[in-house]
Amino acid sequence: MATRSGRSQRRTEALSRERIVTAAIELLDAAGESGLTFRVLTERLATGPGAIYWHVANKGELVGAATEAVITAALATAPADSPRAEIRAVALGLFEAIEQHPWLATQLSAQLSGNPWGAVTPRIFECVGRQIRALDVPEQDWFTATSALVHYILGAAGQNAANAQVAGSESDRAEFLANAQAEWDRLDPGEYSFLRAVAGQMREHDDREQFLAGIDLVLAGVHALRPKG
Amino acid sequence: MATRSGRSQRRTEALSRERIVTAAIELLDAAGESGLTFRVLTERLATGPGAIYWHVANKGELVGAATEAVITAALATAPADSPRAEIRAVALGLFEAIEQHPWLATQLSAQLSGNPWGAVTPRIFECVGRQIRALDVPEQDWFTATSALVHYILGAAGQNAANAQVAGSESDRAEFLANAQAEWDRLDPGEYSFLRAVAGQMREHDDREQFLAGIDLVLAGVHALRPKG
DNA sequence: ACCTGAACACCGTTCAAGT
DNA sequence: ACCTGAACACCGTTCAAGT
Repeated sequence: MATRSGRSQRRTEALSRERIVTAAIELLDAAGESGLTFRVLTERLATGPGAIYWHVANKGELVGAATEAVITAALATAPADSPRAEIRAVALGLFEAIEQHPWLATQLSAQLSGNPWGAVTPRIFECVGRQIRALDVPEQDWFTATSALVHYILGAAGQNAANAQVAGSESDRAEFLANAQAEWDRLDPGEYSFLRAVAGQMREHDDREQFLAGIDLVLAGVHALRPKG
Repeated sequence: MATRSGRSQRRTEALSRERIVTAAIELLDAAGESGLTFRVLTERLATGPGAIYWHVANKGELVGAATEAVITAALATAPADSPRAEIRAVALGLFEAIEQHPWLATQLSAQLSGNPWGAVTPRIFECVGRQIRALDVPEQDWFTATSALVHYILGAAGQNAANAQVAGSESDRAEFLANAQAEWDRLDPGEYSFLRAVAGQMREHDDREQFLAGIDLVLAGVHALRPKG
């Protein structure tokens, strides 16, 4: 009657780095960074740990490869007809990738902070930077402008993902927002007067619009750098 | 002849949450997040794990408390005479805190992304947001402006800390920069034309100046939001 | 070349027992 | 109330052995 194990059936296909990475992404999506374990990975792929270590150096490299796979797909957006539109498209692509794979937020910021395993962040920098160059920003400001944009994109997208993650369904979301607001309202009004003032407006805005408004703000700053005339 | 243990001598002072957090910060500074272990913490404080768990719920809370202690000190800057100067002071305070305690970068971004243990990020938001409010930005833009600034500050400071960390001494720094540049130069010129173009200028700039230039860029964007006239 | 699976060193956490 | 320290469940990683 009872089959031996629910998850791992046939094991017909051979193991490969790609299959391992795919399984790793599924586990990360399902339960976050702590949900990716060599035991459960091993079980789902119906092998032993040694088999995985044959294809992958260690856990860090595995998570790095997972990050790279997801981000590479996200960066492959259709070319738009202006640098500004292109930046918005890339930003939204990353926003949605992080929304669907919240573990990316921590991972990307760790990679920006020098984590050695795999580096997609140069690719993100390059991708955004090209569009900055396409606007006529003075060359000396390229790095400043690009890094302001990239940090905003990754940070804001990560923060959004955290909310979306807790939120879940629509009714969950309403409840979550109500709770969050209640918690903010409980803050000492004198010590947190700004947060309290801003809490209401946060609730009404659409996440995506809010996010893009930030992009526009940074782009307005970039625009101000352009040579006058 | 031989004393029992090199590190932990007298053990005269009683254990306390504060002493535990202080020791935790030292370990984090010395060897990063993975360097903080209940075994070595236990050894340095000359106790058992149970004693620590009496004062602290778990490792997450401990790291959260360490973060809070350091950030609280960093946010206590002398009041400046303009919102803009105040923002720059707060930003530089955080920049330096993260430079001296690189583990903060990952920790803060994790807290922004909804990590439950301790939350200093509302304090940072409040601190920056108050100055945004003091500039005459339309109220509907407060959140956007503040989050653009905060994400830039935390992201850029974290990235700087990563470099500073590897760099170490001055000669190390020169070697590190040379290596980094060599690695960038090795990138495919077609695929990474922007990164290559920007590599040179990155090397010349002072880290702090570079960082503040980004703050100014975002502030220029904020300025563009102000009511015309 | 690719995979197996037992074994190793280490981790955070618990808890009965002491003072 | 505060601390001790053995024990537990679990983790990433290794490696001799198989095919």
